[in-house]
Amino acid sequence: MRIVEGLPPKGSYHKVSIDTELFGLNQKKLHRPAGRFGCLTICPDGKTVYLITKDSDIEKALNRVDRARWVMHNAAFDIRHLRRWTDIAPRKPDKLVDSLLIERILWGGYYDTFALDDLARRYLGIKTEKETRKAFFDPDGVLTSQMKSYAARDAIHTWKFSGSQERFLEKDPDAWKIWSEVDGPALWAVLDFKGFKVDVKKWAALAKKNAAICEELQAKTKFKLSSPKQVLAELNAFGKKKNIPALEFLDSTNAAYLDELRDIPLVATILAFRDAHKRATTYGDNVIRDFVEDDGRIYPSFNITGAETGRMSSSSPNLQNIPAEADYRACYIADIGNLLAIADYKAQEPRLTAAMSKDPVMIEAFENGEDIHMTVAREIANALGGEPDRKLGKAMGLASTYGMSAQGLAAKTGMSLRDSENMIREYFRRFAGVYRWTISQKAFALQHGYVVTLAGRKIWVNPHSRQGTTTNPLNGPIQGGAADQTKRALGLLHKHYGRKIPLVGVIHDEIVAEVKKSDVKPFVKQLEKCMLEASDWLTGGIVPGGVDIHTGKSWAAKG
DNA sequence: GGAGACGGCGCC
DNA sequence: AAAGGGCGCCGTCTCC
Repeated sequence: MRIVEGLPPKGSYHKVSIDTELFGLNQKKLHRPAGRFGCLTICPDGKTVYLITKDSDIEKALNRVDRARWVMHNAAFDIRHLRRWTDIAPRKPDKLVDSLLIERILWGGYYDTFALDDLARRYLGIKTEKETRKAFFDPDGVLTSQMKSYAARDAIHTWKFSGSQERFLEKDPDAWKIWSEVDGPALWAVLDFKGFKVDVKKWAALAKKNAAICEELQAKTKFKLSSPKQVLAELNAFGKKKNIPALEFLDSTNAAYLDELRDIPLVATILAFRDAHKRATTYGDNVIRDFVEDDGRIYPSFNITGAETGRMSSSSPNLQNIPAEADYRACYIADIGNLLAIADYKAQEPRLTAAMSKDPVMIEAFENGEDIHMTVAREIANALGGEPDRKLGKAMGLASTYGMSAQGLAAKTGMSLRDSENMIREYFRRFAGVYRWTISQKAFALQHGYVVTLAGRKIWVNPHSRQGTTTNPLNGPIQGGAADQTKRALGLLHKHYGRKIPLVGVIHDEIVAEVKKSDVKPFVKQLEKCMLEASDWLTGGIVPGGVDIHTGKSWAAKG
């Protein structure tokens, strides 16, 4: 390893790895541009590293290698931070490769660690020390020679293992397709997301209300209500004393079990506390304190591939699990003069079930514009009698593609086991194509050890586990295909709007934008176009896409 | 005092 | 025997 302090010399570079270090980043907000520039390392050959320590040299250094393929491990991090010092325009898929995202495309479900050090170990057989990284968290730190070699080492490793990744990519054209048409474009889109405006007062009031409930309930209780262990012990003891076997022999206190016992005041107290506690903590003042920035907005970190299936995830804060109640959604708002546009794919996963299985009954239902859950409910009611129940239809449809057992469906719906078995049998009789698809998926998974989405994303499954052979082969490609679709839509929208893309959030099948009132009409039209285009791109048009868009002052707006 | 496992629960 | 898939975050508890 040769470290050269200064710019890479002028010349023509084929591929460079790039890594950025910053001082004094907040552990909870690594994705936010903050802290003090540490260094930029650029490696063009796996041997030499050019080390830039002055932020005024960043732009010049990147310009020198502009025509090369850039490799970054977690490019979102580097680009977000480097953009403080120089504009980095979106690059073509072959001009920016994120070795982290590529690794997830290649090995999602097979490995579960994807850090730079993990790849160095897997591909290069090198075990690395991580202690030096901590020194960068010191806001007043100075760049020691040890820290320089640490940074340089990361750049070298990235350059080297990206070569190994390239060989896998050459053997697997679908993986490159996913990068170049789905994950790569989505990455650039997410990098340009705007913050989501929060009604801080409203949020704080909810937090306060729930904190008060917690305090009140805890005050009249002798044991710690927030301790599952103590709660279980108390319920067991109470059950023994009062001769209530359901409590005496309870072995879990989760809501699914306690719900049936909520007539007992003690149980009701526990459930009420849990509800308020969740809201007072996960959705409490801490969200404001830790994440609302000076402009009154939160900037969640959207992970392009958070899940094995290819789904995105969100953190710091997680925008994807905000309570769906209007009270909470109403705290997420548009600024004065703006409106939110809230778009979601209608029945995204069921449509993909239809597209993958090619079940003619299901496809026809979508072609006729039917409400699929109602269709399922009606088919079942026709066979088994009774009135069509949409909720039941939805549960049944989800259950079938999640590989739920009859016991599971019975528990979920409150049906008897026998009714539940009948219903599943009848469902698969009516949707025989779906049934055949479930069989073939399981066989494929057993044979290959993976399954694929319609777009070609590979999801490895564990052939030695129940989950890997029964449920993942069904759920994986549907959930993953849905993710492909949404991410593709983000990419298409970004292609149209570029850096000015007005998005503030994405929640699996839902895209939220904040738009000037005067721009709403054309924007909504464009959004719908991109989402439907992504849908056809994925399914080849076998099933019509469906998108719902409505606008309003807050996220609670109803269509 | 920090790390990690675990129970629990919010969302799609 | 069998209680659906995918996440992230909270508090508690244990371990080092």
